[in-house]
Amino acid sequence: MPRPKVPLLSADRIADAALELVDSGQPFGVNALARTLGVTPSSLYNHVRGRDEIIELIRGRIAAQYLPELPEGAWDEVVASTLRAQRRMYAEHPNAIPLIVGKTITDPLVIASYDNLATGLLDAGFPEDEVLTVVAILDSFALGFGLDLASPDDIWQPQGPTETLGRLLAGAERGAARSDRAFEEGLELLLDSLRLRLSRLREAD
Amino acid sequence: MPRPKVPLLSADRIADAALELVDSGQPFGVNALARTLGVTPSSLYNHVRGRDEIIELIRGRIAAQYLPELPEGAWDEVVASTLRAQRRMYAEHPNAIPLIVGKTITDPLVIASYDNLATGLLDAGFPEDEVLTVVAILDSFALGFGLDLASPDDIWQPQGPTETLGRLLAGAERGAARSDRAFEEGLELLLDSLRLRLSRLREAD
DNA sequence: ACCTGAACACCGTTCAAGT
DNA sequence: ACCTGAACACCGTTCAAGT
Repeated sequence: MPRPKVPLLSADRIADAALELVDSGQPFGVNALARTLGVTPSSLYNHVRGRDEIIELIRGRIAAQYLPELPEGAWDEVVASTLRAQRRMYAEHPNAIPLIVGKTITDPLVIASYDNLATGLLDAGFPEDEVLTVVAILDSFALGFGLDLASPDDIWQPQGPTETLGRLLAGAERGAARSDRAFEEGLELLLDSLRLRLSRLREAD
Repeated sequence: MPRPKVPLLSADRIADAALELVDSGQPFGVNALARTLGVTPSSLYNHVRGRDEIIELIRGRIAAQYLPELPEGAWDEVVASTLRAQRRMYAEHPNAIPLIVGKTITDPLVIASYDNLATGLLDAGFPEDEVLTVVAILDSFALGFGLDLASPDDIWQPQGPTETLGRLLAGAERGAARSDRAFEEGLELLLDSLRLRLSRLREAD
């Protein structure tokens, strides 16, 4: 079946199938993706430059779903909303995280989200040379919790006796519940300290 | 050359070569590792269960180097020392991060480090059901910054105009310097807010 | 016990050939 | 323009064969 009259594939169709494959929990790969599309692996290269571009398509697909409009209002609400949106995104597509992590972000929607965050912090009074640092901190935080979600249920698995860890692990919440609580608490901590930082900056004026 | 009198390999030798391969920046793999050891891939399976076990060996190798003794003293110093050690670890072996991330931790030294952290927080007065959450937050934070280091120099690469981000990126520090500053500032923020949390807990008594 | 070599079922990517 | 099929250089893992 060479060259059908109506194309079997498109970047869009590839993106959809890729995200579906990732979410299904099966290992992601070009060949596996072609299989689910009922197509030869080489066919994909008519629409997409390769593996990395498919992954960037996945990032865009997810972003379109969770960062459709930019939060506005008080700076701390912008921070909280943005991080919660990212968090929800990761929570519902945990298997995408190991793929997109550590790759340069070019997707316009994702860029716009960070841009909005940076603008909010700048307007709030954080100095010009500090805003990017704070954004990086927030990003690391969200990423870390994303990975926390993508990790196996038992992040720590002591083989021998421990002083404290083993006992706490035994009584601890598992998986998503623990991770959610940690996230909300961590977010509170971060916001508290950013507010503190800001009030000190204002005193210094 | 089947079955030499003195073994060519050992778990130790494999771990050394694996870390060296990872640090060299070349893609890590069982076959590539065997090549640098001058040995057939299948030989490795006499000493090691497979790829995952080799990766856990790498984690142990790094940990032995950076977490040899456990920090003691005031809880906030324990937190700071532990996170800085982790940070140094990631900074000098950034290529190991994508490998070890998201895999269950069993290495005794690494477990001991988290155990020490948990004990410190508990002794400081954090309630039993909150300690693990705080540890998870700290872990996410360190991991996020580790990934920040392993990421390409330009995490964000806007393709179009932006309100704030593009301008800040143009004037920003690059790579390790930016990441270091963000880490130290983030650590300060975290410690500030943990101290705040603790003082509120004490008031409530 | 510890190595090799052949084999297997996978990867991601390129490219000539077909319509 | 858009698909196939063959080909290439890789993966990680198993296993019989050798000493």
